[in-house]
Amino acid sequence: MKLFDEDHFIRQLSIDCVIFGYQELELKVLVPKVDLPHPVWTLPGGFIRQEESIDLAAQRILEERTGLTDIYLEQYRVFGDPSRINHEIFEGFNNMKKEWIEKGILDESSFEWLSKRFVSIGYYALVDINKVSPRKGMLDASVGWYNVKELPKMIMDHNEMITTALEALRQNLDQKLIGFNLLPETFTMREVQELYEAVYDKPFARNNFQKKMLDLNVLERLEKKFTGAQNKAPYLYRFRKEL
Amino acid sequence: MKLFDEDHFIRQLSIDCVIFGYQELELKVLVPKVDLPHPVWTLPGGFIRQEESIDLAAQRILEERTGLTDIYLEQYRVFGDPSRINHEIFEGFNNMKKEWIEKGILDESSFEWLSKRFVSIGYYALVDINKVSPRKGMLDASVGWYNVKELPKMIMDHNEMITTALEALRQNLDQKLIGFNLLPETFTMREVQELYEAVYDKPFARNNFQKKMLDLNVLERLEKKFTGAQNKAPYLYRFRKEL
DNA sequence: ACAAAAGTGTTGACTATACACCCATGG
DNA sequence: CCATGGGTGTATAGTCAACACTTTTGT
Repeated sequence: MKLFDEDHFIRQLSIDCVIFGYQELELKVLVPKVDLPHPVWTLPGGFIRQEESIDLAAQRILEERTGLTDIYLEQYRVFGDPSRINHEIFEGFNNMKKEWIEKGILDESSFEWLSKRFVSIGYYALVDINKVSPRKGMLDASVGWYNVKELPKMIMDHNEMITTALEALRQNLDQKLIGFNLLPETFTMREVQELYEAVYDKPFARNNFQKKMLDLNVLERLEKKFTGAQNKAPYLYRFRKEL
Repeated sequence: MKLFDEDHFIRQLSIDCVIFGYQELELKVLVPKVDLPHPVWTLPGGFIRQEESIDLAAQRILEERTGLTDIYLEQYRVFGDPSRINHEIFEGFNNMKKEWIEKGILDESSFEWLSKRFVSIGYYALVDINKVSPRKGMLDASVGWYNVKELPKMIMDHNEMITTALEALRQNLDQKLIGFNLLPETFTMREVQELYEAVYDKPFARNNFQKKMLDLNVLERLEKKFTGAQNKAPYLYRFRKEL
């Protein structure tokens, strides 16, 4: 089974996705683990088909790992240091080579393909963890969600890639919110605020936050949401369709 | 003479530089022209050596075309549509093939190399035109500075690449000014303002502009500049070394 | 009546922008 | 002393964060 070859993919160019998830007030990142057999953590990544746009390639990679389609992705930076050859991984590959080839996961030429120096285009997405069914990539032993503040030591520059992605995410989050599929169809103002607090890792003043969000003119106020709690019922909102 | 091969360069990945120049109150872009033999206009571009970082590759390409070193460059976006195969250019190449091979400018394998679909990393720089001695690339018939508002129709998506670069340049120009080598060692406030007006293509209020610039705390006021004009002599400024 | 949390209002600091004024320079 | 352009000051509107207050809900 010939997995990678330049008839179908672009050589030495990869896409790595920082998939941010939001659940239980925490901002998390989807991180697969590969056993070589010692564990190494990487970003979900992939290659670009010859006839495929880089944006669609990123979409495809995201779908392969999350099952989600039509997710808003943003290209945020290219990482192109010549030291981006994964010695650590590749030495591990050699350990696993026999097993993987026997299992038909990889072939000889794939090893050659993977041994090169790679330029990687960084993309990030923000998803609602509850809607995701994480799937392992070919080589992955497992996939997990990690709090962005408690990440494992990852291969190469992948930790830096996440840091940079988070900085990019924080810029103009207001404009991106609508595109991201991370809030339910309807939601309360508090839920939006908690999301912001997870992303920026700092508290916001409740009243000022409300004013700011409403001034953006993208929210539509619906009926109240009665939870049974002994307090004033919050309004539900949704993003306005027409604009 | 084998110019491109994957032992030395990464295949299907290129860098294109939008070199903004500033002269006589106008924002201009350095645009080479290739004769195929009919004229086509492109961005100055090049490829990435196997052992070279993408940032250094961009620096090298910039130096090849301008003779300038140590110029601040910024990676602003990757262009990766699969339609980025330059049919127009490549058909032209076929016209010129015989001549170029005879002249030793290109060889057979270079044509094959150039015929692929390319993903291109966009960089931009801002330079002082007076310090630049534009140089032609191998294939170029000439190189010229074009007012950013009066650009020729360029190949592929190169016009869009310039538009996007200009948008990126306009974001936080304040922070970038120091890095850009486009102002002389010392300059007047008016000169800075004229530069801003060229970049943003709109006028700024003189007094408010001065206040804003001084509040940035990056300028050092020097002696006055006596021009012989019958008006108050403006102060000279320079960027503060220590910070 | 009360606690909890939602919604609204008010203030003061800061920023941006428009307008006004004064100053230096050389003819 | 005057035209020209440079430097500075002030008033006003708009923005943003902190504080205070009122309202709704179910027990």
